[in-house]
Amino acid sequence: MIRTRFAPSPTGFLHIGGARTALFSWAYARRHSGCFVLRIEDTDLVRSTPEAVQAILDGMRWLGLSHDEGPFYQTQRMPRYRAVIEDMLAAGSAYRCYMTPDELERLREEQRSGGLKPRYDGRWRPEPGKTLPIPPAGVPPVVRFRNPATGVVAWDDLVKGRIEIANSELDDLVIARADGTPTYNFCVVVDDWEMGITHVIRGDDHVNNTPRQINILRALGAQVPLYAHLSMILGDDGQKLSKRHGAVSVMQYDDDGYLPEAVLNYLGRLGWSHGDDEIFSMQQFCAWFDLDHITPSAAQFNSEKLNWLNAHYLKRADTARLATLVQPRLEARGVTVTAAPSLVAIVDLHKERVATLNELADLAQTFYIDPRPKAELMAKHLTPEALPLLADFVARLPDIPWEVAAIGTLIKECVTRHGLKMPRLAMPLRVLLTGLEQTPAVDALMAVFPLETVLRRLAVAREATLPQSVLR
RNA sequence: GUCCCCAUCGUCUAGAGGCCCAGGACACUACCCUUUCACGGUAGGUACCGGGGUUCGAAUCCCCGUGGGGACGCCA
Repeated sequence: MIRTRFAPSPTGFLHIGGARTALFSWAYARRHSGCFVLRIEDTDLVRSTPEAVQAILDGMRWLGLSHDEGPFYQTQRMPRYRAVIEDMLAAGSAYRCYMTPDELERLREEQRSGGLKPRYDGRWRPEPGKTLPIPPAGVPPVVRFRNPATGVVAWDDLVKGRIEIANSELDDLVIARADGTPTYNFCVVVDDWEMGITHVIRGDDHVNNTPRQINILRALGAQVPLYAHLSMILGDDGQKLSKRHGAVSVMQYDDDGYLPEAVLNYLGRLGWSHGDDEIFSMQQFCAWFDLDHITPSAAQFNSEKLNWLNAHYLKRADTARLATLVQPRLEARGVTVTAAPSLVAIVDLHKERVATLNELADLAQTFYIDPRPKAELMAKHLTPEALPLLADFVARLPDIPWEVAAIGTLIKECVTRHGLKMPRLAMPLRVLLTGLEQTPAVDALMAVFPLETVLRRLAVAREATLPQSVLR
């Protein structure tokens, strides 16, 4: 049985790169009817926060990436880690090191200035025939893993292919801090082992940890899982993603009006491909997803393509659902959504024209708050020629059935009677009703409003006669 | 500095020696549709980092260079 895991550290929100890692791990488990485990790596007591844990859980839920097991918290598994460390100490695969952080820093400084790779020099590492220093009083020791000194560690990365690292490149890493708490590389190993993880799908930045983890796994006599290292996601500008690049948090995309299915689809296609397929549901994604088609190179995030996908999903989304998503956005702006112009009808009229829910809210807003058309737009469209036509139209409005077809017919009749072209009437109507020059078809637009709202908004035209006459 | 990874249109990518003087998508341009603007439809331009090999034949394999990235923590 295939078992994958997503193991974020709760030091911040769920960012877009983490979300993709989670998506791939989740999909891989789904694809193979396996198990997807969520594990919170909170061993850094200083930087981990409950708020961050919540933020990650919220992000996962918004995306719909549900886990089958967990969430497990590493802080709750401390006794287990300590027991394994004791075993390793007893077995000789780990040892106590009394070097202080200051001493270490000095050593690293020397090495760096000498052009060497900074690393622990093994002064407390037991060797046959070697006399160890006397442990200094008052220095709490750390525990280090006794890494093999020779040979190479190699694994066939499921994304990058075979990777080999010489053990001589690896130093003896700390697995327990001076205060006794275990460190990341150690907890990961124990957890992946005991949780039976078969496929470790994670970010590129862990490639360098992998040989160390494999060595510990071997020292423990554990089965080594398969690894798949995903390349990083770069910002829109090709730079590494950071707070400066705007929407790095997944929830930011929610705030910005993106649908989770669009973000998921976008992320699924970023660094992975299934031929020329661009648009796919999560169901299809789970059926298709494999590790063979993951690109080993870094990918640049492209907001425009995300916008395109979001527009696509908006077009197809259920109108009632979109209305429930738009309503809180309007209320957050202080717009009272009333029954009269139906939000569902408004959304239905506009969902094919926007890229985000926020744009939809922008447009919907004008239906609840009377616009104040700009003077230049009034002057441009409420021409002396258009005004009598408009007046004629308005006068007849109360006499027709209030529906799209009837309104459309009336528009055509009036235009024809005055010997003018359609836009002569359509444009003034748009401007007066919404303050905008670009709107859906005016007949459909008008039908969404109650008649009295239409009459009220069109009445503004009378004021336009004043500046118009002044101009002449 | 040392080690590791990466390299096809502006961007995401297809491509696992001949199907490729390189295909799709976003973006861009033009045209069509049209009650404006979108949507939609049609058409178009733009790419195999450089140099050596291997081979009858290389975007695909190998080497070197160059450029990018990652790591070198008692962070994860």
